[in-house]
Amino acid sequence: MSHSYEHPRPALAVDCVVFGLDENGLQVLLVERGVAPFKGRTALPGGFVRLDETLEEAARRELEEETGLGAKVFLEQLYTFGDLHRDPRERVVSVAYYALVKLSDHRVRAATDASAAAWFRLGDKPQLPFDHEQILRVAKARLQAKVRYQPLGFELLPPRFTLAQLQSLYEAVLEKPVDKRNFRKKILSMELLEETGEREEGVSHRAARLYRFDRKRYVALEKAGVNFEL
Amino acid sequence: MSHSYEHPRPALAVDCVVFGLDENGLQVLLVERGVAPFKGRTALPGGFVRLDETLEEAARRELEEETGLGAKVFLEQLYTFGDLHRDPRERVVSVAYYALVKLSDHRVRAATDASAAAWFRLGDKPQLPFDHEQILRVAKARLQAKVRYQPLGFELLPPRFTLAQLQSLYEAVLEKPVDKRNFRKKILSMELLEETGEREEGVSHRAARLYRFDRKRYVALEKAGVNFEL
DNA sequence: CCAAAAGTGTTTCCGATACACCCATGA
DNA sequence: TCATGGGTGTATCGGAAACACTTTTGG
Repeated sequence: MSHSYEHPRPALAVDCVVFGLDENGLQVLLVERGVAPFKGRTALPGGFVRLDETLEEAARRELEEETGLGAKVFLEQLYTFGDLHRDPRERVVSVAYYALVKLSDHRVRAATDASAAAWFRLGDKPQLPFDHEQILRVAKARLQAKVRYQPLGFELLPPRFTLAQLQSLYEAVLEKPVDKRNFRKKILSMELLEETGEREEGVSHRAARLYRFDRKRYVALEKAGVNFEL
Repeated sequence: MSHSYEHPRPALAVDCVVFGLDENGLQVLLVERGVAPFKGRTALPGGFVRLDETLEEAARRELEEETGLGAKVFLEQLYTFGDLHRDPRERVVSVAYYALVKLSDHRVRAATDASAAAWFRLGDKPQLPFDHEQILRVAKARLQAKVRYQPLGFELLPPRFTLAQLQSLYEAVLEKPVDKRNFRKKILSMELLEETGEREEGVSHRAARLYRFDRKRYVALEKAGVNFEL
């Protein structure tokens, strides 16, 4: 079926930069393209926006289809890329989103071939087609800026985590070491963490306390205009 | 002439939020719509994106056409709005930009009827159609956030300005008073201002020194990663 | 000489940073 | 008992904020 319009219009797509974290640091989720152009190449997940869905819905749908990621991941609009020749087929404008997920929940590496999605370390990924390198750069910059004044970090960790895990998350994102005592002081003083009373298990040394992110309190503090600068 | 595509696609537009400043505080530039829908209503300037122009080019073209604003105003992408029914005609996705201009250079109020553009105080404007109220809210929030860590203020002032003018600009944007001595200390310590040696003229009291924004130095400092937090 | 705005320093306070040792646990 | 990471407090520094009077100029 064909659709016609009085004036020509660009195609509209969404692309997603999904960040995750594990022991090896910050990772990004990429998929193998199943269709031309760049068929077989590794790229950001994304696709065209349908008429009956908002931009964010389109981004979530593509994530679900291409990577199996659930509907409740943290997702935020990043920037809209509209250079004339960013897509070799025709004029395509892409609204980019970035997402943060707990990598432990989403071990898609060696995924079902249906999805063909895999995690890559930032320093260790293939060259990306289209303008996806640029999109990824912008996303990383945004993540680094944002983590300073919003406790996004919690989106990247499992529901219960140790302070050491949280600290290495910050170190991975900011790409620099952080003082342990100062970090703990600061993060605990925000009163966003709730002690679960539980301990880490299966380690051959003193077991760390497990914390949980207090989302209710976060929402309350945010409304009150509190600053979460690291 | 008609254009057809295999899949239906949303129309793609740009909208601009143009901020300006004068003695009465922060103002926004609005136009009277010449076409349906909402013909005759006051709204943000904007229009559809053509195939042979980037998003920013489209925004500048619309600004030029509807308000006569030159090509060199400060313009930055704000956010992309894609709710399903934001336009009553059909699905339209709009990439919003915001601009800062020296209002003194652009006295378009009581403009040529060709443009029908006028400045409005933020507290004193008609209700806007589409989702333009939302766009304006987002733009204001962005401006307030941005002015804290980027000396955007200079875009809003004439080429030579007094420190008092600059201070009232900050006060207008942040909507709160600022201490004169601390402000001067801070802003001068950034070394972004160059004294012109000239004085204000025609005032019936001590004449203030005129300063100029040192753009070269700004670019250099920005590259070096310097912080401009107010 | 009066009105109006320009211009100018110091003190206080708080949060950021730097820094090193003891503790608990399992192997 | 040793190896491993968990957990803790204090002193210093620097920037933010609070604060009021003198100077200049034109009317």
